[in-house]
Amino acid sequence: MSKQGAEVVGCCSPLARQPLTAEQSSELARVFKAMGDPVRLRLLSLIASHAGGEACVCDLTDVFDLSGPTISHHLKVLREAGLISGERRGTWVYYLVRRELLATVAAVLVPGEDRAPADHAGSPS
Amino acid sequence: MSKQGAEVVGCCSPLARQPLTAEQSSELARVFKAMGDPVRLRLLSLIASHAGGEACVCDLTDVFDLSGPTISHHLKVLREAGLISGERRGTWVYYLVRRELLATVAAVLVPGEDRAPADHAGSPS
DNA sequence: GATCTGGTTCGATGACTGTCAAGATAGAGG
DNA sequence: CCTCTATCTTGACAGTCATCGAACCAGATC
Repeated sequence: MSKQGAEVVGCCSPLARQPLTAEQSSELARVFKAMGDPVRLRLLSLIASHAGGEACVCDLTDVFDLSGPTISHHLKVLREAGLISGERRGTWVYYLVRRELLATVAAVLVPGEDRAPADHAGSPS
Repeated sequence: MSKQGAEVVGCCSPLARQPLTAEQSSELARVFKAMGDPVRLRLLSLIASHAGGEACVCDLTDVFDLSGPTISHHLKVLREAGLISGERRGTWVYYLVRRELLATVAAVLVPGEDRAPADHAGSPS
């Protein structure tokens, strides 16, 4: 409940502005790969849209036709990508979505104006 | 040079608003999975940031330490995800980024208020 | 401590994916 | 038609991934 994989927040400017370096694309790809699975994407949306902005694993497991270990595995992937963070409270473990990473990723996709805390470390070539 | 896989444009509301259905997450995951590879992400950024908004394969191949077939494969994946579209002009094939899909995807990630240039097809579902 | 319940880790397995070499296809120019 | 260049397709192989059952850990409650 501690490992925070990629730290991509504020990593790069929008795709259309300038090409990504090999390193930037590797970091970003890790995040996209984590989101590149239907189950994980749905988990993400379930957590994000859950009351209070957080959900316990027990809320998530029932939604799918998958075993507990599998759900746990997907949550771990999301966690290591930095997309969610988990916290144990008593018997249950609660997960919440790390919004700032989503915002950063979104800012990379579109020629962001407002929202983007995008690029320091902008390598002005 | 015609297959346009996913048509996700205007498919769903932001993650934090309401959970994705199984079908929505499958469609979206296809797009994210396509972006979940460093090479493809870099290809995407190279095309997007190239002069004129398009790039021919010959411009892309030299950047990587990969064989032609491999680049071609990655371009196909991006194409089938709907992220790029290609057009043959004489001897060369030019690719360009389908911006509206990027905008849609970005709109799913953040609680779109101001942002959303996700023009037509607003799916108020 | 014993036990129950909620979650995670481990190990195995079948499916998918990135990569390349070799062959095929499409225009251009002889 | 033949050849040359740019690109794509095919087939094969190694590595990665999603999934499960079994075993394990953490609190709570007896």
